[in-house]
Amino acid sequence: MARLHKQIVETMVTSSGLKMTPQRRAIVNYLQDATNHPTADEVLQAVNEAFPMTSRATVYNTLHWLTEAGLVREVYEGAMVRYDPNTDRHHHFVCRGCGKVEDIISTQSGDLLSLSVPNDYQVENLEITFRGLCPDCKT
Amino acid sequence: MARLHKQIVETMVTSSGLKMTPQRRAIVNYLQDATNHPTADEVLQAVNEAFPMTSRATVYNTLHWLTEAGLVREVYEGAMVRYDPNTDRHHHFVCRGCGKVEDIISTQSGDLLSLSVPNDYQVENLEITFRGLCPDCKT
DNA sequence: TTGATTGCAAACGGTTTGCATGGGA
DNA sequence: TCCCATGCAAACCGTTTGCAATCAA
Repeated sequence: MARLHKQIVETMVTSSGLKMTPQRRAIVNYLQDATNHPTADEVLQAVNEAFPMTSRATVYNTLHWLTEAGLVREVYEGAMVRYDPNTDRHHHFVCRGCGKVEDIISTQSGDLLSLSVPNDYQVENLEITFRGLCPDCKT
Repeated sequence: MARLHKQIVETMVTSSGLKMTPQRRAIVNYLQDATNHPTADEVLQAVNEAFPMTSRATVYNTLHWLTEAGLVREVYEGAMVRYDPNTDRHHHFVCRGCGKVEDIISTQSGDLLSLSVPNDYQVENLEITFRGLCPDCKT
């Protein structure tokens, strides 16, 4: 289990000589419960409701830092970056109807897959993107 | 086997009431032998060497049409669209050293994987992105 | 001939950057 | 106090769009 958590961030931030600001707190707060793989802009919107007047630059700064620190994962979907607070090995389903991105829990499949890659390649991780229609859009 | 081929494009274009222009020919020509998953801009550069004065808009137009026609596949890599003339089920390895995108031939894996997805989701296809270091960058 | 296609340049949308101001530690 | 972080606005970069000129069929 590796899900973004407020306390972890607080300690990691301060222990690396950085500062914990209200803006960062608000961003982490929102992100830790987010299940919708928000874009930077969605984070900005949401945070500005909870904590008005957070700038775009700050949101990007924080997201970059969180990514760097391995507390959040970037998901590239259709030439747009989304942020996922769940850094466990898991996969994504992208609905071509509504565009929603949902988590697919990884079964044992993972390790099995490395077999397809020539062994002079050093595979560090893999992501599977399923595409199709979600239950709501299927009808 | 479903690899972009000049002749196929010619017939598909004309049979759908479109026109075959020198620019389109040049783009298809370049793409059909490309193994590097070029970006739109790389296509533009390359085509302008072979056939000077092709505009950005034309490249995008053609790439969109080719994608729509299923003759080419868009690969989303790091918030940037790349184009792949190979539309067969296959996967990609992205090197974190040099950024190169290489093809990984799909083994039997495909159908097996759908199992991880709840069956009220209608999976139409899946892509696997392996990340790590290629032989050259591994040292 | 004529409608699809092109080239151009401006617009667009997400992301990045520079810099002066502000605020944690 | 001292830097780190913030807000702002302009810059950036890939992509899209509008439009008049052009050219394949």
